[in-house]
Amino acid sequence: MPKLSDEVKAKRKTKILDAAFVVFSAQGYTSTTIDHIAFESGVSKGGIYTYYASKEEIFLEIAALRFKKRSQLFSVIKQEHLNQNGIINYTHLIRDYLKSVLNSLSEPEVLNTAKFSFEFWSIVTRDPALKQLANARYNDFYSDLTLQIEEGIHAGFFKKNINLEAIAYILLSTLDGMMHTHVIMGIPLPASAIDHYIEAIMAILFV
Amino acid sequence: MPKLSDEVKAKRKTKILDAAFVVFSAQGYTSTTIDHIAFESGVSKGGIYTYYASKEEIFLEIAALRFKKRSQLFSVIKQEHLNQNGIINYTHLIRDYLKSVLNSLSEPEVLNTAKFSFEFWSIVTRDPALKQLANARYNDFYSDLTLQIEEGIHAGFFKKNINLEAIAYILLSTLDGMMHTHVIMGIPLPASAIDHYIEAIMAILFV
Amino acid sequence: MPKLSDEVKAKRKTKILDAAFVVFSAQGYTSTTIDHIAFESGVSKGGIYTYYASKEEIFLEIAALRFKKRSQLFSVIKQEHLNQNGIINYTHLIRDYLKSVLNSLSEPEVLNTAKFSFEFWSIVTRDPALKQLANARYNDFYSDLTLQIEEGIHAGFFKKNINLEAIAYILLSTLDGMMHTHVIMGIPLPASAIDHYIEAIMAILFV
Amino acid sequence: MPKLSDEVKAKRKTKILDAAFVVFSAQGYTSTTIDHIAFESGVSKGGIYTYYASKEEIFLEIAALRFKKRSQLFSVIKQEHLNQNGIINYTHLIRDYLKSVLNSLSEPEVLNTAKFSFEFWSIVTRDPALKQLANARYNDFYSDLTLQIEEGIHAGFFKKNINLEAIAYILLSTLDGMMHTHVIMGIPLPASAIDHYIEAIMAILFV
DNA sequence: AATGAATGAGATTTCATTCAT
DNA sequence: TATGAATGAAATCTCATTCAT
Repeated sequence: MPKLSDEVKAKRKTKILDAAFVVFSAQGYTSTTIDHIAFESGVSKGGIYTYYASKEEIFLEIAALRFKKRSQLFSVIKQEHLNQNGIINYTHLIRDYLKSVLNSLSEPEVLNTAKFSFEFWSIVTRDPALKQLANARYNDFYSDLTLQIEEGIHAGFFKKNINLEAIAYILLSTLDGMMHTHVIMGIPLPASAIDHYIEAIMAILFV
Repeated sequence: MPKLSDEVKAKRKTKILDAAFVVFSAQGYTSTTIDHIAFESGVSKGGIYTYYASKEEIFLEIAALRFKKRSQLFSVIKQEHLNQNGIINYTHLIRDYLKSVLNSLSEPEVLNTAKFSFEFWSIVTRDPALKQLANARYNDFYSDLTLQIEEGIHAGFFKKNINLEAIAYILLSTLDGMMHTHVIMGIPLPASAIDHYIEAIMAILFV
Repeated sequence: MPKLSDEVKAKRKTKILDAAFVVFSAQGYTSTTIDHIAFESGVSKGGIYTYYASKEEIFLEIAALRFKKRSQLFSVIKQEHLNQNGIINYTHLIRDYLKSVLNSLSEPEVLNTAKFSFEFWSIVTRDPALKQLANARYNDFYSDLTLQIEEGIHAGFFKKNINLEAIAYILLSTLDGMMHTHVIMGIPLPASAIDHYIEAIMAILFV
Repeated sequence: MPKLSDEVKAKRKTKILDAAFVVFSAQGYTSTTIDHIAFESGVSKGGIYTYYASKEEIFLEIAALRFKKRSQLFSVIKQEHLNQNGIINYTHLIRDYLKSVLNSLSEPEVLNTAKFSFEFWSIVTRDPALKQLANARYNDFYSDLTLQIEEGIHAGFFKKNINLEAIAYILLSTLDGMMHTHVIMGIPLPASAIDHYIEAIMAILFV
């Protein structure tokens, strides 16, 4: 076959990635074989290797994509707020972000993402080189959030003497914990818990 | 050979389990081989199969033990409170429990336990039968906590119109999240985050 | 597309063959992939199969070419002798042939040829059909040499009661051995060894 | 099974090595699979890996063994000469060595050894690290031979002004060449060639 | 009961060859 | 014809489990 256009190539890579994401989420990294990915994607085993050098590379590429998506979610919500009324209500912004994440947990796509992410960190934790890379990316997200909270303080939404590092840590880690309990441990998240949780987080920002 | 006494048997099982816990925590379930466990425990490879039917069984038995330990931690702290002054201050109880868990995160034993637990849930999440079992055990812990909070309400420590299910869910899941971020993602937990976090949790119980 | 002229076709075949020779010599038959040949020749992978049916066929075609070249070397030297003085001094002829072969061993082209040839025989030795073919070709060279020696005897250069078969065998096989030790085993051929060797060979022809 | 004695282990290793030698000789290194070795040896695939870390290690171990055997052949013949009459006739010694090697070429064991050796060098020639190792071993043999010739000179058997390096090089390389032509190229070695060859070699030592 | 050697299913990856464009 | 993407057979090596001693 003649040389494929970059666009077509990108499409194939996406096809493989999507299929891999599905099986990784469903069965986990270790239990997933290249055959599974090949079958799910409809691409032959050898074809997989035309686009990716190894199973690990596929896994890492998916992780990179998910990172980006999660980072973008915040910006997306912020943009929506801006579009609606020109100025940003940071209280609403944080609230909406938390709500959005927690309410979407039953969507299959989000569920899979969460499963994938927790497994990603499990694996990454054993590999110092990977860990450094992953942490660097996470820190970008982390510091972006810190920045937003800082803006919220300046704009007069949150109390002044707040420990930025602490609040960012709490916000992200407890949010992850809610997801973990629901998605991985499989314990259904009560609707009331979402509300109480959000109020507790907001309390830290105000009181 | 003569039949081994139950005591000797139990000791051997413990020896195997302890060794397995160490290597599972350090390398993860998949990367751990029976040879590793055999080497670490000093028991021969064949000998391990005299006591456990499979690698999975060992993993599950460790998980069961860790469950029990975590459940007991709450009782232990409660007992200490009782011993000190005959009656229980539920506010202090919860506070101490959270503090105890979060402050001990740098201890190797706790760190290993956390690593192990998160991996346990990752694996369990793929296997419906296991998941049911694991959830049943978790629910014991969960409802025990609910019970304590209820007692706290009756004793007048917490506000009346509290949603027990929600608060228990939040308490355990966010605590897990703090552990996950620190232990698995490897992002150091700031001391100030511990304080803010505890206050936020307590706020839910009071306000 | 329009039919390619035979000339263009031949050029392409040569291009592929030259490239293949380079990579076969450098890395060996097994380690050489069609991709290597494609890259080195600048012809696409599919294009190679337009001209050759298989990797093996390429290898064999190169071998055939090298055979011819080696056979021709003798004729070439003989022709030079003829051109110089009309008649042939067979003593000088043999001597020059041996010298020429051994002295050229450090030239990259010769070195590569030698590497290629020894690998060729290694492979051929496992395949009876190929072996027969290869031997037939080798025998042509062999009997040509025998003929030259016979001519040398008739012309009065060598002793009469010589065993033609034996001397041809010795001459070619020991020459190969010298090449093998130098090129394949990588043990440098001392200049003095060349002289001693040639004298020893000539001694067989005279004494 | 309980721990095997070193003796039993050595036997198993030998069993595997012998089988591997047979298949390597018959089909060549590349075409030989671990399955072939497993089948030929009667040891399971996994069992092979209990004793050897890789296919390459097996190949190298065989090579080491063959090296040793070839080196010893010279000593063995020398010892026989000593045993027969107390002193050594170096002329006979060299002659017997050459005869012994060339006459044994039709024995299957020797034939296989030769096939194996030539392939060994083919492979080794691509790997600098291996090559260094192999050459070091070969040089031991080489310098041992040089020593013997030197002794022969001192004992008055060979001419004084001989170039030791040259003669050793010629002797070994041409001998290899005779083997190569017969064993690998498959051209039968005429009996008369053996005699002529030996005389030519001896001539270098005398004249 | 304990040992550790033996087994063999299964996983990743390579690459000669085919074939759609 | 030429291209290079796609295919899938095959090869090496791992390791949970079995079993002879």
